[in-house]
Amino acid sequence: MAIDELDRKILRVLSVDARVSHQDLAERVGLSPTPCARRIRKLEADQIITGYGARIDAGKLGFGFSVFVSVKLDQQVENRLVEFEKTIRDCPEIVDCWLMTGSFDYLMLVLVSDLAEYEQFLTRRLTRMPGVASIESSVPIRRVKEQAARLR
Amino acid sequence: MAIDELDRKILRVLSVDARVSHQDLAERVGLSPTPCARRIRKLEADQIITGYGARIDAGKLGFGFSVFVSVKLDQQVENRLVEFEKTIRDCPEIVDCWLMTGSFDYLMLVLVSDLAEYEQFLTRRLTRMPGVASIESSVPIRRVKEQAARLR
DNA sequence: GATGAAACCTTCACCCC
DNA sequence: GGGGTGAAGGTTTCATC
Repeated sequence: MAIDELDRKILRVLSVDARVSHQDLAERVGLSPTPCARRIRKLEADQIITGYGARIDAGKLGFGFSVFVSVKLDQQVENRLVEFEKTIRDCPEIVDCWLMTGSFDYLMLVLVSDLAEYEQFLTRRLTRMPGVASIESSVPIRRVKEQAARLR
Repeated sequence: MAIDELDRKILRVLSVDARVSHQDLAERVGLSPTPCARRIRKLEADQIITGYGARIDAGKLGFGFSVFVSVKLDQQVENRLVEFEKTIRDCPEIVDCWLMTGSFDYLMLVLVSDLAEYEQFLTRRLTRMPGVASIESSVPIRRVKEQAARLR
């Protein structure tokens, strides 16, 4: 399960262009297609590669307004967390969510069309979720860097 | 450039499994491979799909410790931002970074192996970056939700 | 949006170092 | 243990309907 420099090269290519053919990939990393495919299968089996996804421009689909939301619950007992997290997963606006240490319990990224839709989301959905005690919103201006993975 | 329900179905499949064959995809969305491929090409041409990436388990590569870092600069003049952002992009530990409104200028996600490596990153790299005035670290416990895109 | 044929890619057994 | 070769099978692509 140890990773060598060839695996790393393969990961570097696949993290940026997951749909390359084994032939092109082989050429780019300096290998023939067969061992290249073998390595990919091993990386998948070892769950180093956990899947492949299309990058989709949210703005083009009408969700161009993002907000980072910090949420504090009234209690941090397990049931409260489990219940809240279930609600989170069913919520299409929330695309990313972390359980945090520190003064807030959850940090999440919300995608909406505009500030008006965010207000609706805040007042009709988030504040009504089970156990929510306080909410803080931070609005990003622009994404500076987006990297699928750390490879060095 | 308008998106219909079939396009949405295609995006839903591709966002989760970018390496499906056109044949499988066609079957799953109820189409034959040719119009399916045509729609994908159009979604790519319209830059609704901006690319494809492998999902890589950072923990398995030795970067299992993540930290959200809020950074404030001493000045918000354009040159300062440009210079800082250039440094950010060259920094392998920083996998995600947003320019923010509010009390901090940048929010970023840092991937390191452990707390010791984070200390090194903080004291030797981040604090020495041009214009950095203050830093606040928030440590996540666990990722609750991760969704490539919002599709509904 | 579907069909069919040509070109291409993936995969496997097998060989090699 | 890992990489290469070639042939079989499957997939993509394009003109055409």
